[in-house]
Amino acid sequence: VAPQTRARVLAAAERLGYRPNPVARAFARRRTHTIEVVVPLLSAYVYVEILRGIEQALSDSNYTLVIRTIEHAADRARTFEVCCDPDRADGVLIVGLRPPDAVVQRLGRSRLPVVLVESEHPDLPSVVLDYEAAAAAAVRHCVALGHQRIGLIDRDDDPLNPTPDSRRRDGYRSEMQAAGLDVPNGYECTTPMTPQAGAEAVVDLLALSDPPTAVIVASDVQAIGALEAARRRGVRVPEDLSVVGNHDIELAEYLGLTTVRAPIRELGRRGAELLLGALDGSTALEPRAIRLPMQLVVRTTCSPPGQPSPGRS
Amino acid sequence: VAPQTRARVLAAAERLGYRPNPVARAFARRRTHTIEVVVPLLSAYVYVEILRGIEQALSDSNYTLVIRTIEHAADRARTFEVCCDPDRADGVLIVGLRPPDAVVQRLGRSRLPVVLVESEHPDLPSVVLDYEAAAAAAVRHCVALGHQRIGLIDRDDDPLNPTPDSRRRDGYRSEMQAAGLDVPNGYECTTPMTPQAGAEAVVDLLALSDPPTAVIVASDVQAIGALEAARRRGVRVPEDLSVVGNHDIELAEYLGLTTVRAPIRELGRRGAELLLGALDGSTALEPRAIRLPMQLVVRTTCSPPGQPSPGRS
DNA sequence: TTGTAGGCGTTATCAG
DNA sequence: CTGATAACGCCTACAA
Repeated sequence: VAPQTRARVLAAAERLGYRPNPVARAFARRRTHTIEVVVPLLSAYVYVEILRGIEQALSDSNYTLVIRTIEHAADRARTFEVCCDPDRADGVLIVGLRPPDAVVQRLGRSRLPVVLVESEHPDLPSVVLDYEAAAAAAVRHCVALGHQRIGLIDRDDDPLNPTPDSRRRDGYRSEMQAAGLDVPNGYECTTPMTPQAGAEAVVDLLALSDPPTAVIVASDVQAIGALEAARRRGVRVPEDLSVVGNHDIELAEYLGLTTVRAPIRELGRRGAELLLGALDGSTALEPRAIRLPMQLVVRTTCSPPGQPSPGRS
Repeated sequence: VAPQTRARVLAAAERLGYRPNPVARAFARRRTHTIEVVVPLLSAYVYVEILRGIEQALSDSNYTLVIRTIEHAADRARTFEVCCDPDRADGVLIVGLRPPDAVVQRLGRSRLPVVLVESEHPDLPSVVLDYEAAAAAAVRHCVALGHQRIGLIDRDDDPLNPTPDSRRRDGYRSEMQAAGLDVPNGYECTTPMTPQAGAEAVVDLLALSDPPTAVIVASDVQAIGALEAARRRGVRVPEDLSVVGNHDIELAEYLGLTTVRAPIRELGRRGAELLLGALDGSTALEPRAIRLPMQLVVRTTCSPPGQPSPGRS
């Protein structure tokens, strides 16, 4: 086209306020320029951060984000049906949820690109955190400080995700074993991801006849509750009890919580990048899990054990 | 249609796995069954909760949620252009952002229904929190306890939202005046919405020659920092300093923070309901602000002032 | 009640 | 390289 004509047309379009109809466009091209994200309820810090990572990766890509949250287990089937429709989206990101096998099969047939984030399936590509390594690193840190009695406050399995998640416990156990340490009865427990639950759990642990001197906690949220509960009972942290959290939420730095940092936003970003790569054809999706490493952040809630408590007046 | 035939067809459709193409459908009907939500970055607790409210209201409505976040001020114009395209969405929810006038005008012409949530514009319907009343209620509470020197830690204006938001300060000032109380120099300050900033602000307030005995804080997040900073400096809460937060986040209950509860999720829900009403034609949108009331939640961070500190060894 | 012929706005294809 | 034309899949309206 002659550049002059081109300019004239563009100017006219601008003047008349012409805007191509995105729906008609999607219809004709058979591409919606849309990515569907399925996520368990938006309330949890982790999922919000993952979304933010996804959003970042997509921000200069012209893809539109459709969000579907699964609040109740009953929504699961219907939501997956809807969002994994290749007519609807160009790609799908499934966050923190393991899609039913039926969906996975249909997905495979339709060649709709899918990436799992913070969940796994043998036939699908995924990006996950290495909770096993994280728990192991936390144990290792305590062991290095000289602890021998180390407890674990794990999180309950996610009711929305039927896959039992024992990675943290596996890491804890194998590292304990590697250090030649015992895991007495009652040293492992699981609670919901709330400060209250963390508080109760630590109280239970401290009530054991031979209580732990250090405790690995599955989340900072639970750990914060544990910290507060210990303080209320006159158990000093870290002198009497060392605590290691997980995630490194904003408050963790503020409270001086030693924790294992989870690159959560990165998780979302990597998932989205994988999907984008598949969409522009630059990289093929492979059905395997990418495990992002976590890193111990040493602050002030851990110290060597066994300094006899000086007693309180 | 004969019910028998109907059943046969439905069965056949089911068997063949027929699924109407949603894009073609939207194209033909000229309705996308989509609601666009524009929101400042997803990181803030408030916006996430609002989204959750929106999601709840929409959950049994068959509308699909498209989310656009505005991370940088530069995205503003472009994002508003895109999402306020009547071909793209059936309705728009604008959260925490005041749309530029040009957009408002185009919106009016296109008759695309829009509701503002947690922001206002004279020509658009909106749902907002009554921060003015909240600040007033907080002051009233402190006054009732006998405080005379009451400070305000406000939040900085949102850089993404050019409209200066002085509602809290207005409520504070008018209530102070109504109680016949002075607002000395330095009693009002604004900080970012982080615990660190809240901590610094309270330190500044306490360093005044005639420091306040009570402080109204614009958010629980800031208040938590203030609490911690006070404690670190040996200022007891509530004996030496009363603190009132705002929002009532989860942690607030846990920490015993007296605060003014903001029905944030309700905010999103109401906004979405308004929009849904307009979409199904049951209620017309009126360009006025609905102010949701906030409620004082009395816990343990406020007490009468002036009990002389017993001194510390 | 059933069948059929446009039309929606864009893109892609294929002659000219 | 330009310009006309047939899809795209569904919906509505009208005719049989």
